[in-house]
Amino acid sequence: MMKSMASLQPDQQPHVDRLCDLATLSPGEIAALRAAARRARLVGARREILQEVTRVREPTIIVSGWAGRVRYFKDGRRQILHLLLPGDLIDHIPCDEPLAPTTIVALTDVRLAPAPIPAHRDTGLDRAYRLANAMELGHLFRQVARLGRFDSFERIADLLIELSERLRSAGLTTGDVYHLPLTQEMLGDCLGLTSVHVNRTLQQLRREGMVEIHGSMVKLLQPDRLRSLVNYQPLRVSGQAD
Amino acid sequence: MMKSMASLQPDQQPHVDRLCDLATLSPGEIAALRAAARRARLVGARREILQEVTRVREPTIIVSGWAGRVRYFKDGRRQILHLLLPGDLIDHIPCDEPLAPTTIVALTDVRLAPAPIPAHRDTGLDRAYRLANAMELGHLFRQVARLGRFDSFERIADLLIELSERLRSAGLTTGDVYHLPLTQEMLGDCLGLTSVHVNRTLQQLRREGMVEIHGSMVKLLQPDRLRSLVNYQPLRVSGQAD
DNA sequence: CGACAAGTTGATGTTACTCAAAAGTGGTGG
DNA sequence: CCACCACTTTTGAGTAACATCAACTTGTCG
Repeated sequence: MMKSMASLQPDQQPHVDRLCDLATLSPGEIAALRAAARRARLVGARREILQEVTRVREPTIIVSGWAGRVRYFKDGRRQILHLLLPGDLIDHIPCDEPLAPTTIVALTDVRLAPAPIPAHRDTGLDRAYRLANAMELGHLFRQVARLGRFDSFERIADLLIELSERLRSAGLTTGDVYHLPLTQEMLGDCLGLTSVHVNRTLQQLRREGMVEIHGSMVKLLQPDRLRSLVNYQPLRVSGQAD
Repeated sequence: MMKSMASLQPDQQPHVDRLCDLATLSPGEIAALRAAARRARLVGARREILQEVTRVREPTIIVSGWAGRVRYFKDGRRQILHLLLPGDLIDHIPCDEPLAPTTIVALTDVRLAPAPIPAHRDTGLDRAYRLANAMELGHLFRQVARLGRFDSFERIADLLIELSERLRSAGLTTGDVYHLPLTQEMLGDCLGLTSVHVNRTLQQLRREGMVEIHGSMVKLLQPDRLRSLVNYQPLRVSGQAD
């Protein structure tokens, strides 16, 4: 236990793994991503990465840690609109105009790096970025469906699977085990539930032998049963070479 | 009452109005949009515009009618992920890869036209398209927040305001009055509620003097009160000339 | 050890769902 | 013009899911 999470992927960085999983990158692009990580700035947990008002922003990539796009309400409650994981891009979607006010907050300590600019269109990196954006949209659709039509059990099951797949893409899983650094309250803010209800529902998932949770380690015991429960459709359709 | 809705905007077409509202278009671009409308194909209500599997797709614009991006569930229920109104674009977001399986269905009769291709970057039309995409993302965020943290009353209030603003942009409102061609069941599918509960909540909105509804005509009686109730933030931040 | 955040549990209240049926609406054909 | 049909809206009664409130426990870190 001398080393923490880092030892899971000794030779690769999550954000590099993730983008390599999306497209075939050139050695130069990989080097650029690694170099960017060295210049990463650290944002502490609970701090805001992006305020509502910010206009000009630079394409940024999450090197490590989890963040969330959130919306706050009058009564102090909040909704996590969207989870941002290592390898995810922030504000890469082209838009010169001031957009909807959404804040991005670091849910854990986060390392952020400026996203390397692709040399030109249709380089591997460019394709990876565009795919990442498309997937972000897909995740948003899934989030809407979860909140709209799933009960608490299905919501959590669905999210646990989605996270497992997203983290796998970043090389952050070991089989069906991964590190989930969110409190039950954060999960609730993401899933439109109270932390109390998240707690009870997690117990139900454990009782039914679907998952094992020790501290922040999550193990999916019956991923296939979970997937069929929520009719899980992977985002990226088959037969996609690189 | 000889003419129906068309008389509201005798000289403009909704999709043209909408894109003109987003950016200053050249006369040529406006002509191209009008021409596209003449070549529009009709899709009847309840028919699918886009199937889940479809890969190659052409940027399309909604000339008239309402559509919705939907996800279906095993038990026959569905969630409308996102409403598409006249002037909205379908699949203009650049993505060569097969994406999340979502179907787009015509909620009313819909007229669809191929979206004119901008001559080059940073023409008015190009800016309008990119702004439209950014706003679509903003609407998705709002949809997530609605479903996650709003109760039925707030959900409906919030949606009614959003629709009023979106339709205004397309020239489809008269003051705070507009035509809402969705059944209560569709509203429920959009808001994660049952049609029964939508019905009761609409009555509550009427009882409290917030809205008036006759058939499919909606009138917001106290738009400011509605807005403050849900802390409504307009998508496009102020001071945006064109 | 103390303090604070996170997780857990119980009791109770409320919101929204389910099931079922009635009443209104519009379109179609006889 | 009316009868009929399908669809939508409306209403009622009972139920399930989730929230709320308030403790209490566990774990972690200084």
